Amino acid sequence: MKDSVVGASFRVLAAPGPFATALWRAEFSPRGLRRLSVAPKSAGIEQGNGREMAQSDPRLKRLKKLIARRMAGQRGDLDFDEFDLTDAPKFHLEVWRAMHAIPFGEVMTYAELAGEAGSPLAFRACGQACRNNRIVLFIPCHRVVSSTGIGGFAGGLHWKRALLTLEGQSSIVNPKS
DNA sequence: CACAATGACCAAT
DNA sequence: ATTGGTCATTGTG
Repeated sequence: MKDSVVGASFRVLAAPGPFATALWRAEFSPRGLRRLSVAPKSAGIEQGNGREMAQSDPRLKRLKKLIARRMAGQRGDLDFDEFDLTDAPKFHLEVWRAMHAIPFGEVMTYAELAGEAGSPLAFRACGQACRNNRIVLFIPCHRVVSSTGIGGFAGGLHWKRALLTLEGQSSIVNPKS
């Protein structure tokens, strides 16, 4: 029952920049998207435990299409119930849900997000939950910034910068006056 | 179970 | 630049 999990690695056509050579990896269970990650071209992506899925799989094609839209600076979302987040700690789920609700092009601080998740004082634990995000891009952890600056990003800050730039938040990427 | 340790933090020195 | 505060999760005994 654990092994109707399938995954695939792929690229998406994008304008020159970090995403042009990025390698994506997605994993699906029958319940939905289990994981989505990006890595630079050269880096080996963790292979997951499931089998490889066909590149022609409808779920994958739809995902690629959405990603391509986002790489072009346009909107494109997945509903929260399209993710399979089972086996995640409860608090993480709360935070991820709140994070999912941050609109395209907007940002929120870790503290604010903690409040949205129902634990205003858990801003630090909130950072943990962000770090543990499994669905890059569609659970927009890049829209969560620190009160003093841009904050962090698991797997490389350059992704966060690039994503925020795509959404018109260059003022955060380049703190100017 | 009961701890101690660990953060993609924050606000006030 | 430093510090003390806060909190869920994870690791250790």
